[in-house]
Amino acid sequence: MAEPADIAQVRTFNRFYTRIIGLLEEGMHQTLHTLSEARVIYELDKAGTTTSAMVAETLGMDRAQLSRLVGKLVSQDIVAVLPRAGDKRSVPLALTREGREVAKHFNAMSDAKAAETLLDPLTPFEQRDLVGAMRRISALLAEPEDATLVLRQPRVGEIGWLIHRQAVLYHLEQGWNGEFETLITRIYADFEAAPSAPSKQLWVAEIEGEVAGSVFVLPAEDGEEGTAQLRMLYVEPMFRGRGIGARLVAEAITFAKASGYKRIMLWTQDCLASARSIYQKAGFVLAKEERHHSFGADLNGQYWVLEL
Amino acid sequence: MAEPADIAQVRTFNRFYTRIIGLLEEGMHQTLHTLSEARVIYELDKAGTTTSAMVAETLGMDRAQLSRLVGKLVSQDIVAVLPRAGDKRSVPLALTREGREVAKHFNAMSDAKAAETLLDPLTPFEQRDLVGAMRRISALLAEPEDATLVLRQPRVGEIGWLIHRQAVLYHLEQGWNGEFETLITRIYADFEAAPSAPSKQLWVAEIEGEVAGSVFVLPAEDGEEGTAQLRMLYVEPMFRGRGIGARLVAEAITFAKASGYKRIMLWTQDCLASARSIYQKAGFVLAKEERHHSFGADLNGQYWVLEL
DNA sequence: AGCATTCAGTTGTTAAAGTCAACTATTTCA
DNA sequence: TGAAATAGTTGACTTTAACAACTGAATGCT
Repeated sequence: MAEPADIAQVRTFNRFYTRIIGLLEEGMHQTLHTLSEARVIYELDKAGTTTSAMVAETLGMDRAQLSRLVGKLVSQDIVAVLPRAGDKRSVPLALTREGREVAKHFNAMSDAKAAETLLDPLTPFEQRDLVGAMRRISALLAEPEDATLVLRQPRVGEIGWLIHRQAVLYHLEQGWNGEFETLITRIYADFEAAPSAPSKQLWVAEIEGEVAGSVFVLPAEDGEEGTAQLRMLYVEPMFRGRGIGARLVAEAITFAKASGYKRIMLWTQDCLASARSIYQKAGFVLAKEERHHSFGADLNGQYWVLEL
Repeated sequence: MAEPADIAQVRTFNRFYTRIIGLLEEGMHQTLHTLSEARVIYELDKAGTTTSAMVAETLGMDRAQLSRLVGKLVSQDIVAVLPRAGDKRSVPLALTREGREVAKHFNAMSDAKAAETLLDPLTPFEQRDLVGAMRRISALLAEPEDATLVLRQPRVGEIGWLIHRQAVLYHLEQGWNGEFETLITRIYADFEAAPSAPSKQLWVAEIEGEVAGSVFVLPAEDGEEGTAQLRMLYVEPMFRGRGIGARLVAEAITFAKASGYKRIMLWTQDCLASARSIYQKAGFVLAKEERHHSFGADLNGQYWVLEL
């Protein structure tokens, strides 16, 4: 079981946020509809056409209660019962034109309430923080859905973010100490300082607005002319198993080829198994191994090379 | 009003978390008490002795309803009505011994439920992420309470975190571009690389487990012998106005003196008004000003010095 | 093909929670 | 000192929640 301190923090947050949600809901009492009605209307508006069972599922509502509620909304001409199609047990539901008007009104009210209660009192920096934290919680707790992956240039703040994430991750997963963070801080600083020719490039993999991974390519420090080095391949644990690492490596290889490099090399540790398998699949060949003691651990450093 | 995209994200999160809370509450149906009863019992357990009004306030509950609920709990010998003291309108409430047993039982159940539903499915790294995000949301939205400030050495990951935070903050507040992040990445890398004598030190200010600010001292790059440089003074916007900056600077000055430095200097930009006032109050004197174009902005760089 | 099982939805019943207004006893504050 | 605010109670009523029982349709299994 998880750490007691973490559990306590989670429960404190749950109580806190229960209250926040309660406060937001208080603002909706001026309307003609009840809260559950509003929720159902919102769901129908979002889904277009659904069934009662679907709404009950997503809202965590009792089917019996929902049945009566829908009946009420139908009698108010807000929800229309469509002719049964396909599975004749279920009844497709949709909003009427009037229902869509009501939904629009609700949304406007909810937006205003959420904005004035939660966002407006904060500075833009804090707003960004808040939204970021919410997105993170959703990403951690929700079922992963296949969202689109984008590879792009880093935005302001993301170098620091990558240093932070990797330092913490390898600290927890591999037990590496602050030396590792010191090293990668220097590596990123050197990347930024490197001249723009011969070519270098850093990619950030983004999923749903979150940084999902990263890698960069630059001329190898002490290699022969025409050797590129792949460095700092990183995939967020949350987003692993979706081929992000492979995508990043493929993009880097393509770039290295297009930039006229003759080969591409990289340094890694053999304890990083998933990274190694990505390199192998991309065609890299193990060139050299070297034991060393770094980051507070005994490691087996590996040099991999791919002739382009 | 806030950004529509942010509002949408906040509302999505609210719906999502409403569902999460609902799921957690479902687990409590096996007990003899209802959910509201459990909540009231929890509050009384936490507070020791309170009044009905306080509980109603923190739980966002109707006073009428609470009155009846308390009556029920009293008749079940779970809550005791203490003799009125002081303000005779209000009635002090407390749990009986039996009530405390019930509370203990509830807490154990809630802990287990929260752990298995939210934390246990995650890796330790993700758990840390989740708890961090929750703490952040609470800190942003809750009323700031005076929590204790701790100055300590940085932990693994915090160098990257500081780079990230400052890069984003000054990007949003001052419009500085990626050049700034590049610069401070190097500055932190250089701090780590600097030899341990003459003395250097980095402090992180921590409030409630959150990084609230930071600063470091190291030998001045190009100064005369005996000159220390104060760098990267930073206070989280969320925690501003609590004297954290002054505490950090004071600590740094004390350290510089104790380490035998003769003077301490720093470089800053005049657009950073709150930092400047901290330096002035600490006794720093403006030594030189210099216009320059950096980070995509026209700046007025200032050198401040304090003779120790 | 036949039969048990599962699923979507409805209806009935009962308990709990939420809303509102009116009322008493104190306390506060101008 | 007197009006206004506060803490708590009580009554009346609505809405939500939780279960069980039931119908009709689809699914699975042998």
